[in-house]
Formats: sequence, C-alpha cells, structure tokens
Amino acid sequence: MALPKVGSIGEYIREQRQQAKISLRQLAAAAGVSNPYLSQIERGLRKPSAEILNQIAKGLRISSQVLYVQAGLIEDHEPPSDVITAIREDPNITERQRQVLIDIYESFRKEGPAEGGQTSQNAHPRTASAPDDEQPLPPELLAALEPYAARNGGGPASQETKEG
Amino acid sequence: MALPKVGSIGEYIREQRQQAKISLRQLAAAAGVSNPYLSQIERGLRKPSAEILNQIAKGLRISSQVLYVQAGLIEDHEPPSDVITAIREDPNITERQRQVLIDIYESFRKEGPAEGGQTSQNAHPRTASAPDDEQPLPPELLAALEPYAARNGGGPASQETKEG
DNA sequence: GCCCGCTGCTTGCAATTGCAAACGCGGCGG
DNA sequence: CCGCCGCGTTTGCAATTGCAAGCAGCGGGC
Repeated sequence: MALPKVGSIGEYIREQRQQAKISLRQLAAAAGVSNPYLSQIERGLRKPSAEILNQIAKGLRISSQVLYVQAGLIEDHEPPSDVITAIREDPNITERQRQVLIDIYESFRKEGPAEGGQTSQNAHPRTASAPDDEQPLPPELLAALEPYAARNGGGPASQETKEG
Repeated sequence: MALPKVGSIGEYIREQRQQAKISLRQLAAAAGVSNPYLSQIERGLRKPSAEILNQIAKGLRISSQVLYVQAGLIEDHEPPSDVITAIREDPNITERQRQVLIDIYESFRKEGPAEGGQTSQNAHPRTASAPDDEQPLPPELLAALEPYAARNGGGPASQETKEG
C-alpha cells in the first residue's frame, strides 16, 4: 500500500550523481543530507521531501525544477526553453562555438524527440555508459567538432573560418 | 535573502484561497488533503511536503512553481548563464544529451575569454578572431562524445552550417 | 597478516508529516 | 430552547522522514 512509486526519481538522482563522478557520500555531504538516507532515496526506498530534493538538486548542480519534474511534483511547466535563442545571444562564446553548439543541439533534437509528452514518468530508465539506442552525430557535425577534438589523429578538418 | 521565510508560504496559500473565495475545507477537498492539516499549513505550524504543496497548487489552480518559489524550494531564477538554464530546462533532449551539451558549452566558455561578462545585451561579440589557438576539449568530454562519434569515418569536413 | 580508508548498505530511533475524530464558534430552522 | 449546518481549530495517533551508528566488501600501505 504505502509502496511509493517514486522509483524513477531515485534512479535519476543516481544517474546524475554517477555522471558527475562523485560518491554517494560526497553528494550527501554536498546536499547536506545523511549518506544512508541518500542511499535509500536513490533506491526508491524513501520519498524525499521537497527540501531534501532541493538540497540534492543543489548538490548535483542541476535545476531544482528539473528534479521536481522528474519526481512528478511539477507537471505544468512549459518554459520557453529556447536553447537556440540563448546560445545565439550568448556573448561569451565565439561564432564558431555558437554554431557548433546549435548544430549539436539540433542534432540531439532530431535523434531524441522525447516522445512529445514529458509526463511525470521517467524520461529514460537508464542512461548507462553504453547507450546502444543513441544515434551518432551526423558526419558534418563531427567535422565541426574536429578542430576541438583534434590532436587525437585524423588531422584538422578544413576549418573555413568564415567569420571575421 | 538567504533566509527563506517559510512562514509566508502558509500566508500565501491562505491569501490565494481567500481570493478564490473558497473555504478551507473546500480547498482541502479540492487538494485532496485533510482540513485540519491545511489549517496548520496555512498558519505555518506544519511544513507541507512537495506532494501536498503540489496538490494545493492544483486545488488553487495556480502554478506549482510559483508556490514552490514561495516556499523557498526553488530559487526564483538564478541563471548563471541563460544557455545553461535553457539547456537544463529543455525537456526535448535526454539527460545524457543535456549533460554533453552543458559540458561542451562550459568547455567553450573556458577556452573562449568572456570579456563581456553575463550581459546579454552585447552589441558586438568578439566573433572568434583567432580560431587557430582554440584548445581541444577535455578528455572526459571527448569520452562523453564518443558514443555519438561512433562512426568517425574520417569524413571530409565539408560542414556547411545550414543556419541562415 | 593487519590496519586504514573508501565504497555503499542495513539497522534502530527521534522527529515530523498527515489524518481521523472531536472541539468551540456563529447562524438558521423547528 | 435545541438540533443542525457550516466555518476554522485543536487533539491524539499511525506512518513516514531523516539521521547516527554500525556492518560487509574492496583496494592500498606497512
């Protein structure tokens, strides 16, 4: 009866933590919660309160809202989320970088359309280190990344620095 | 205001309820919580959990986020970077993609000197004057990109940015 | 071999949430 | 007068949160 179906939130937190490559205790300390409790949260044995959730979000350096949505605590939320616009207006990166970011983002959008409805259900069960279902980036995008990923062989891509 | 006046959440709820001209019991029923508990919440005697808060928000027909902000559970919006915020809140990409995008962006930020600060009102961004001295991405970032760069068949970098 | 530190997990226990039941208050009809 | 309805509040109690303490496993230094 009292079996909370919070399952996905714990997995999500664990994924984020492992992605950040920090230990359970480290995140617990950063979030200001106890280690065992975080362990229980991650395995879905406990349902963290909003405060704890907020602390964990801070410890993970992720948006509280995202975590709340994952926990199914926020349902509405439709932020403009205009990543493209934000990238375009960002003065802190170069034109080149801007274009690469936009290309990558658009590529992501194409390959992973998020099934339209991001309900309270988890987005994807496991983000293992072996994403078999992830599609590779288009070649031209990789080419755009090459100047950054250079030094690992293959030589520099023809970087036509058209901006200037 | 590092001290979140949690007490105000109750007042806020009560204000909203009275503004809607519904009784405490009515709201309690609409929100699916017990009347006495709602009473205690409104007077700050109890600290409602996220679920209850969400239910109350529904019963009040107001945004959950607004209520969460009132409760001090969500930082209103402290965007260190609009791009990061936009990426974090974008529901259209997977967590993995999100992380990769953020990593790439941060890497760009590091290598590209940001003289303009965070002002989005920049007149003329320094558009990559010297792309030749761009630094490669950090190893862990390349590792993150690897699954996407799977078929790196050394394609010719004829990347024509389709953005117009 | 032994101890240390690290990883995460399990176990009692205080504090809290959240609710059912009951309370005082004011108005309305018999 | 008394019952009955609504309002918000108070009171006990089960269930839960969240933590301190302790456990087993693993790798490294002496």
